[in-house]
Amino acid sequence: MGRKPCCEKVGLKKGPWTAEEDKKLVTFILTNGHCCWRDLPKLAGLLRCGKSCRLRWTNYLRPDLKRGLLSEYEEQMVIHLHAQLGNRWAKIASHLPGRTDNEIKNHWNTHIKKKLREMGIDPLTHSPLSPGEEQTKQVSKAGVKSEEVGIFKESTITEAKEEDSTLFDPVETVNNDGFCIDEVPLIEPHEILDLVTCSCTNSSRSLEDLHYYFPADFEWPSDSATTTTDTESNCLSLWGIDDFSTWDLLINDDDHDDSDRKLALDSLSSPLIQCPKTAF
DNA sequence: AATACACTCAACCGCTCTGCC
DNA sequence: AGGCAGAGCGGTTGAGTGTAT
Repeated sequence: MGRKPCCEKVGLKKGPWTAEEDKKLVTFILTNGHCCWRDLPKLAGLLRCGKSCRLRWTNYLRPDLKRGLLSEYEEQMVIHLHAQLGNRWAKIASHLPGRTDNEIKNHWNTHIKKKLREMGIDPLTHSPLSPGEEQTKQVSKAGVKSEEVGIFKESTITEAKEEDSTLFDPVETVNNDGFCIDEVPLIEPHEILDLVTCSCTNSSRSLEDLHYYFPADFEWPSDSATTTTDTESNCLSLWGIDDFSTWDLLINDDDHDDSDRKLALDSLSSPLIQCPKTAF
């Protein structure tokens, strides 16, 4: 007989999502949450299976997702965590706020794997490639050294640990530098922001609902350097994504010093999202 | 400019896990 | 304990895009 399909597939749409479908899904989830993925498509008026909706939401539409390539630091984290956890992408993703398992898996397969091989490291075992394999490896055009891609030399190939508390904590590590971009919700695209803004202005939304959109441990910045307050519209503005990309570069680039960082801080301007202050 | 090839990543498939009855 | 349903996960695919010839 075989397994019963996860949903009735007849008449269901497959393939790339349209903007209209995205809007329907986001609107529905922001309004109702996602109690049951199986029933969601019908309720939201989508001709998709629940699984497809869940994937689209978690991998692309979730407001707390980061965009763009993984930073050098995030790449280091992935390599380190992969050495400990193996291909447990969801586990690895849980250590990188705003990144999805799918995104990390793709990045691993398309970038990191290649990079490691070019450095003579077996991406599967994280140990040096055997002499035979070494001969076939390509020399990196960029002349990348293992130190430069952040290989954790102390890493050993161990069985996946059950307790994540033993793993190296990304947030704690970054906090040593006094700044962590992972704490900041970067929300994109603007269509989603509009919907969030609409939801915020809807009087039926509660503070508890708003917490849904941001990491549980996210703390709203309080000083004027991290937020701007628009008294006219009574809105709280957060930094834009470009501001943080700039910061990320400055922090990871030895060519920049503290004065450059201060300059960048002073130039922060573009608001990423705006929510009514009264909502908080 | 046209074509072939390489690369990326969103999305799908099928399996496993988890919780409920 | 066993069966079932729903959710989650990891492997894989293929369309779209970029680059080389």
